[in-house]
Amino acid sequence: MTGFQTVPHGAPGTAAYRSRGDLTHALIAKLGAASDLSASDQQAVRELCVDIRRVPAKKNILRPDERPSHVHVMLSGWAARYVLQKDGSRQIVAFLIPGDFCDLHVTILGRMDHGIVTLTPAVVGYVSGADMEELPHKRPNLLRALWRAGLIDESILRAWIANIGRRDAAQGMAHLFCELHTRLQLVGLIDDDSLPLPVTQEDLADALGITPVHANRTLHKLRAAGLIRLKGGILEIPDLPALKAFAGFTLGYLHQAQLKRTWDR
Amino acid sequence: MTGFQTVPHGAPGTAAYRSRGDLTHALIAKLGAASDLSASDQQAVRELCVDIRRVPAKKNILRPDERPSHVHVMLSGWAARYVLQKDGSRQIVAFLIPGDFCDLHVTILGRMDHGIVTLTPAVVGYVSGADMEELPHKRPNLLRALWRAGLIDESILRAWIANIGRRDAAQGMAHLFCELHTRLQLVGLIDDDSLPLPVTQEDLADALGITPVHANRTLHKLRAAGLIRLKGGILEIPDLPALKAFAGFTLGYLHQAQLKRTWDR
DNA sequence: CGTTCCCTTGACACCGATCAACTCTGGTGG
DNA sequence: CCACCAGAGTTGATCGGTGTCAAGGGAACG
Repeated sequence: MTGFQTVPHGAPGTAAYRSRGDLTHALIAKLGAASDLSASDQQAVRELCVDIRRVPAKKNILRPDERPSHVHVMLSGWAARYVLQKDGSRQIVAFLIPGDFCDLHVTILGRMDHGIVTLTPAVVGYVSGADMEELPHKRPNLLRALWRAGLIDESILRAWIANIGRRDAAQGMAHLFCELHTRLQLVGLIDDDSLPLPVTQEDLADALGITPVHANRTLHKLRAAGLIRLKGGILEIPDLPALKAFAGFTLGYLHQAQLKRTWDR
Repeated sequence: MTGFQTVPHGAPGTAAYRSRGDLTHALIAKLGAASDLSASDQQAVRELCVDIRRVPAKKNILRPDERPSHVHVMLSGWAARYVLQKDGSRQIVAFLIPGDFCDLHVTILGRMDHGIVTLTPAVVGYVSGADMEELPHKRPNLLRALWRAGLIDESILRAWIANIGRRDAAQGMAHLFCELHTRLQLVGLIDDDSLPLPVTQEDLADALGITPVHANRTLHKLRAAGLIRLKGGILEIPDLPALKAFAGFTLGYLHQAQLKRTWDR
């Protein structure tokens, strides 16, 4: 926690972090995906963060067993939720992208039973636990939206299990790419058939329950099959329907029947 | 749903189903595990079920894509939460035991993204969606307890992923047994180092992401190692600490720091 | 310009899948 | 009481996907 750089509220340097409103863009898009949020609800979301900090890549945002005093939300950058085994092996159980909460559960359970580590430089919002506790009473719409977001995360976990348990490495990797594509699209971070993939092959391996060596070979196999192109951290999907068919991907589990674009371009 | 036998409120035949109070025993033990429930809270839980039905073994309680009109809760028997792939393979993502909710999420998400099937004959409680919606407002204690139960289920999902992704079949199976032992103990269904295991080897295989043949061999391996004994659907654990050590099991993820026995014997 | 990640590639071993046959058990009906 | 049957468990032989170990290459960074 110490050493994280606090972001001045006004305006950091790069265009990507232009203003505080920009930073909550993904969060509002995600929460508003199911039901519309009133302007005042949206404003409440924007004012949620008592603090905003930059975190370098490969730093723990939350360690296993920690008892956080705040709720953390990803505002930019990627992170991974991981479980550490006693033998030192790591299993990534979720990728976190802007708009995702790190520890929505912690107001109830108190203690982290896993860790969260940044994969890229990130900007993290801090929400006070007290605000989080009372928000639902003041804004029932937001209670539903937050609950809904948590339940979709749970649904993603179930799909993740099926991914590891019942698909081979190539299908599993393809499925993961389809999921990331859909989620990034939902929060308005991409709008075509390519996506940023700022993770190492070791991260991919830990997410799929395979070894880094095999992740490399699987990646090559998908490339050779013409299902993906990957260079410079950008993943291109030449034929999205083909990739989805290969992976057995359906978006039912993401519960986006009512998906609509709450952002404008 | 049709064809399920409604249980008369008074008193079915067997000792196990003696009264309606008995049936909610596990549920109340589970919800009260973290924070005490007042007598009136407990009474509210008991009166939650508008209907109680018996379901034979191997019947779907909820099918994928279904839009249930009620919330379902296990009162006796075992069930499995499963994801079906397009190629027909099945991945079990959770075992449900008495006290577990089948579809707590459905008031928010509406549609099932997976199925639930009984593994044994079971008794299922039906809670009206409307009651479920308004319960939190009337009984904040119960809101917390229900939310907590859901979050622990989510935590179990993460451990399940690590189980499949980063443990070999024998360790994974051992870990599953440790989890089931702990959960059954929590709801007061066992009190020594043996537990009922009313599932087929195929069920075990689908839970661990392996084949039935390999599940069989893994079971034999654990038996040969002296870690378990299994006969007649009863699993005996001669040396629980040894099994936990072998599996790498810790109960942190079940969030039972405050575990206390709410039942009496 | 050297260090440090990260990616890549090869050879080989092993865990678990697949296919197939057989046994055991409990239930059903003659 | 016995014959039959279906579902579950058991076992062997063989195959393939992944893991493991090891070495080298390439790009970013101080």
